[in-house]
Amino acid sequence: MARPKEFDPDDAAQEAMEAFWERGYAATSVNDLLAEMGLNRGSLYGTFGDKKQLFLAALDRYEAQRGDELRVMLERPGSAKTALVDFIHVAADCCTSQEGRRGCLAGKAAMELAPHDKDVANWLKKFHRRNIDLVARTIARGQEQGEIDPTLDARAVARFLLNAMTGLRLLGTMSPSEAEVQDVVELTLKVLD
Amino acid sequence: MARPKEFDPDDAAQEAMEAFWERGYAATSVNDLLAEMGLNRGSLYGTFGDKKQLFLAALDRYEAQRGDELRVMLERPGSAKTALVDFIHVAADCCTSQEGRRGCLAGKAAMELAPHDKDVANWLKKFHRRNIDLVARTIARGQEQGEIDPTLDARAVARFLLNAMTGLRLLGTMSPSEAEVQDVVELTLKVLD
DNA sequence: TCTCTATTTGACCGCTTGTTCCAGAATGGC
DNA sequence: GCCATTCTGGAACAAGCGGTCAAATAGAGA
Repeated sequence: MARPKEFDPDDAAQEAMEAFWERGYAATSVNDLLAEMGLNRGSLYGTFGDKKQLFLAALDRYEAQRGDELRVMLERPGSAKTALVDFIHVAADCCTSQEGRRGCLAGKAAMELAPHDKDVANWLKKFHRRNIDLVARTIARGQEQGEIDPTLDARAVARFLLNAMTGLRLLGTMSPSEAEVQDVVELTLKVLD
Repeated sequence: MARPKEFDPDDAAQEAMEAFWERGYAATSVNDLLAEMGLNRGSLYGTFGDKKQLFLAALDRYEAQRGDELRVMLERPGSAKTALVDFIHVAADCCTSQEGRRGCLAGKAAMELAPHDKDVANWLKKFHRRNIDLVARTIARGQEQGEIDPTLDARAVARFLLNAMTGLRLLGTMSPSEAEVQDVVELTLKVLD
C-alpha cells in the first residue's frame, strides 16, 4: 500500500451522477465535474479513467439506487397490486415536483447517447431488462394472490407499465399540471383491473 | 434589394433539423451544422442569428412536419378509431426501424434542454398542447361515430395515448424487439375498446 | 452601366474542451 | 527512518468551441 485517497470514490461518483443528471453528458464539462465532486484533475482521471467511464460509473450508481427503491417498493410483503399502484403514483408525484423536472438519468442517456454509443446502449438494455423483470415478477405475484387477471401476460403488462412510466418521466420535464398527470395515471392503471 | 441568397433557408433549416435530431443540441457543433447545411459561417449567422435560434428554427420545422403527418393521418375521412389505431402502429413501426433509433427530436429537446432553457420549455408546451388537441379531437369524433366509449374523457385519453407514444419513441432508441413493442401497443390500444 | 446593398468567404478571436504530465506530498511496509 | 508507491495540485497542451468581422462579390434598381 501507499498513500491512501483523500476522498471517497463512491461519494465522488454520486456527485458526478447528480451533475450528469442535472445537465446531461455533453453539457457537463470536466471542470463542472471537478467542482461538484470536489477534487482535482489528477484524482478524477486516476480514479475513473476518463469522462465516458465516469459517466458509466454514474449510470451504475443510478441503477443501484433506482433498483433499491424499486425493490423496496415492489417486493415488500402484502398486496402486489397495491405496490404496483403506489409505484406508479410515486412516479407521478415525482413528475409534478420540482425535482421531477430533471427527468430520468437513464432516459436522458438513452436520448442523448444510446444511438451513437454502444457502451451506453448496452448498459441501457441491461437496465431496462432488470426493471422489466422486477415489475413482471410483482405482477405475477399479484396474479397468484388473485388480485390481477391471471390471463394477462405478466411480462407484457410490465412492459406496458414501464413504458407509461418512461412517458411520465419525460412529461415531468415539461412541468405538467397535476390533472394531466392524473389522467395518464388513471388510464394506465386500468390495465390492472 | 441587393444580392439574393444562394441557398434556400428552408432547406438549410431542414438539414439543421436532421443534424440536431441525429446528435442532439450540445453534441452538434456549428462546424457540423455548416457542413451538413452546405453553407459558411457568415450565411448561417446572418440568416439564423446563433446556434440556439437555429435550433428553435429546427424545432419549428420539426413541428410543421410532424403536425402535417399527424393531421393527414388523423383527420382523414372515415373511421376515427381506425385512424388512431394506425397512428399508434406507425409509431410502433418507426420504433423498431433503424430510423427510429434516433428517437424524437422534441423528446430529445425535452430531456436535454427543457429543464434549463425557458425558450425550449415554452416551445415544448405549445407542441405538446397542439398534439393533445389534435388527438383529442379525433377521439371525440370517434365517440360521435359511436366507435369509442362516449363516457371516456377525450382529452384524458389523448394524454394517455401520447404518453404511451412518448415512451415508445424512447424505447426505440434501445432497439427493442418487435414482440416488446407489440406488447406495449396492444395494451395501450385497449383503452379504445 | 453604374451604384447600392446584401451575401459570401474565410481568416481570426478569446475561451473552453478533454486529457496528459510531473514535481511534490503523504502514506504503509520493511 | 527509509523506500516504494500512490495521490495531489496545478501547469500545460492541442484541438475545438461559438461567434465576429472586413474585404471581396454579385445581383437588382436607376
